[in-house]
Amino acid sequence: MSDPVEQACPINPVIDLVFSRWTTPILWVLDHHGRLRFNELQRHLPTITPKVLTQRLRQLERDGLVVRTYHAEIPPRVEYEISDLGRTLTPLFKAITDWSAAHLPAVSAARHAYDAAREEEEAWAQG
Amino acid sequence: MSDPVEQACPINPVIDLVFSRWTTPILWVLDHHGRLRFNELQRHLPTITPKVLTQRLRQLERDGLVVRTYHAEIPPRVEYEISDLGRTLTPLFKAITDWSAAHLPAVSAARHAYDAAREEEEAWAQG
DNA sequence: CAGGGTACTTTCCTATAGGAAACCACTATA
DNA sequence: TATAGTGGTTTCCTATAGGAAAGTACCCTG
Repeated sequence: MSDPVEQACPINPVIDLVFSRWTTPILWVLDHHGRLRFNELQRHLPTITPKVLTQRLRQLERDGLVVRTYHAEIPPRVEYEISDLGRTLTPLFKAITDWSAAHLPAVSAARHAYDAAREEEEAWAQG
Repeated sequence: MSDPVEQACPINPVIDLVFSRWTTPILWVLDHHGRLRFNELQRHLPTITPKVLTQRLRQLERDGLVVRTYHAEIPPRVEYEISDLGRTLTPLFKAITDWSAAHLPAVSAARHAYDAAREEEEAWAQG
C-alpha cells in the first residue's frame, strides 16, 4: 500500500499477474483445450519462442494459475493445465471478450476520426 | 484475423488498448475524480513523468476513451475526462477489483508455497 | 525584472523484455 | 548411422519503453 500508484489503482497488481505479454494467450489456450504438453502449447501459439514459453509457464505455475505435471517416463512427458484458481479468471475473460465485441468497433472508429482530423489540420496548416 | 495470436486469444487487442502500462491508473483516476487538468492528473499519479503522461493521454484520446478539452484562454487550460466509451469499462474494472479482492491472497499463498518448495529442493540437493 | 504557473516537448540515457539460433541428453525409428 | 521428437536451457543481440532533466512560449504577480 506504500506505492502511490497501486493506491490510486487497485487493478495494477492484476495486470502484472494476468495481463502481461503472453500470459492471457497461454491461459486462454489452456482454458479451451484442457491439459496440453509443451510442444502442443507451442503449436497453438505459433509465434512464441520456447524460452519465453518456459518463462511464462514458470511464472503462471508460481502464481498458482497453472499446474505442471511431470511424468518421469522415457521420454519424459510434461503436461500443463489451468488450475482451479486460474479457472476463476474465466468470467473475467468472458467480460473482456464481451466488451471487445461490443466496443472495439467504436475504438476503431475513434482512431480513424482522430487520424482524419489530424490529417485535415496538417493540410490546413500547409495549404 | 491473420495474426495467429489474436486468433488464439480475442483478449489481446483489449490488453493493448486498456491494460498497457499507465493506462488503467489514468482511466481509474479520471473515473473517480471527474474532469481534471494536466497538473492535477500528475498530482494524482505522483510517479508518472510529464512526457509519459502526455503520451498515454494522446493514445487514450485517439482511442476515444478520454476526451481532451482545450480552452484557448490565457494561460491556456486543458481538461481531461473519461468519455462515454471509456465509462463502458467501469463494470470491467469492478470485475477485476472484485477478482483481486477474492483471489489475490490465493496467488500470494501459491507464490510462497512455490518458493518454499524450491528452497527445500535446493537444501536437499546440497545436504 | 525575477520567479512561478500552464501544458507540454525535446534530448539523452538505460534497463529490460523478448527474439533468434544453437545446444542438451535421451530414445525410438528408419 | 542418421534423423526426429521430448522439454527445455543458454547465449547473444536488439528494439523499445520509459525515466531524468532541461527547455519552451506565454503571461501574471510581486
